[in-house]
Amino acid sequence: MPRIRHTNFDCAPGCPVEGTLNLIGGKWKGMILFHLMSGTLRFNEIRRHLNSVTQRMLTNQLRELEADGFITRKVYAQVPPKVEYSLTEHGRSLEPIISALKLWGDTHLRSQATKAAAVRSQAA
Amino acid sequence: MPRIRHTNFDCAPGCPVEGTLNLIGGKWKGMILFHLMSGTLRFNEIRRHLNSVTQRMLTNQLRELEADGFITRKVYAQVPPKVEYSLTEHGRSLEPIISALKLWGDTHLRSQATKAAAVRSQAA
DNA sequence: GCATATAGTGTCATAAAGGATACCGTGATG
DNA sequence: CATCACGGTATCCTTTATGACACTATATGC
Repeated sequence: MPRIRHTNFDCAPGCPVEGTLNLIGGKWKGMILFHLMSGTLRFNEIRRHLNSVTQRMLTNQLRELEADGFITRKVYAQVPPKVEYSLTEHGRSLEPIISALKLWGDTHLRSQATKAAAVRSQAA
Repeated sequence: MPRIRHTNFDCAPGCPVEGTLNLIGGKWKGMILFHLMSGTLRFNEIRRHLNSVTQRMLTNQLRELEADGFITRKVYAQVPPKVEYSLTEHGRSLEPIISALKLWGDTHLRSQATKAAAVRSQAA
């Protein structure tokens, strides 16, 4: 397996890297997409996954993801309301990115972020 | 246009995604990393790659990347100054992410027309 | 003597992102 | 009758990421 030569890293026209980052770079978007990778979720289910998001922010981020064609919003004519969010095909196409982000985070953030947690679990 | 403040590190499974996004989510960081994947670059070389970045912003982003251990800064005792930036091992470990971002961008936002088409085909 | 290139730094301004808080409508529950 | 759950809106307000612009030092070439 030859080491990949990155000779074709040209980022000239409208930069794909930057453009993609712009779409998923909202404060909660990565996490929302990540959780939706596992399947359809209701508004408050997502909200509970994202510990400290406000309603306004969550609505905001979901609307942007919807506008970008990544997720669909299905409203049930019920009271109390029921709204389900799920990924579109377009949204699922982000899976490699989300996976790469998660893998990297698991590998490289674990050490510093869970140092305290590790110590605690050691003590236990 | 401020970008993101990913400060929430206490959510269980999605946390790595957000944490990673936090590190590479600066306005120019993705592109800087992308260009450095091809090899060492001087300050003004990076600047020329990033069409409209200001000196202050570029310095700022480079310092943050350096502080996060992604790049190294090598100053030559010359006049006029010569400063070279290159990826560390830690920085190179982001390669799968950057590649995934570029691949997705190339595929899905090559032009606004294709993006609109993708969204429309989702609706169908 | 003067402009030029390089890699910055400092100050100030601003638009946008994100947060806090309050309110809405209604069916079921107590 | 009062309250809660759900999925939001509507207004504020604060934070901060980014931009514009000016300034620096000095070896080198003209």
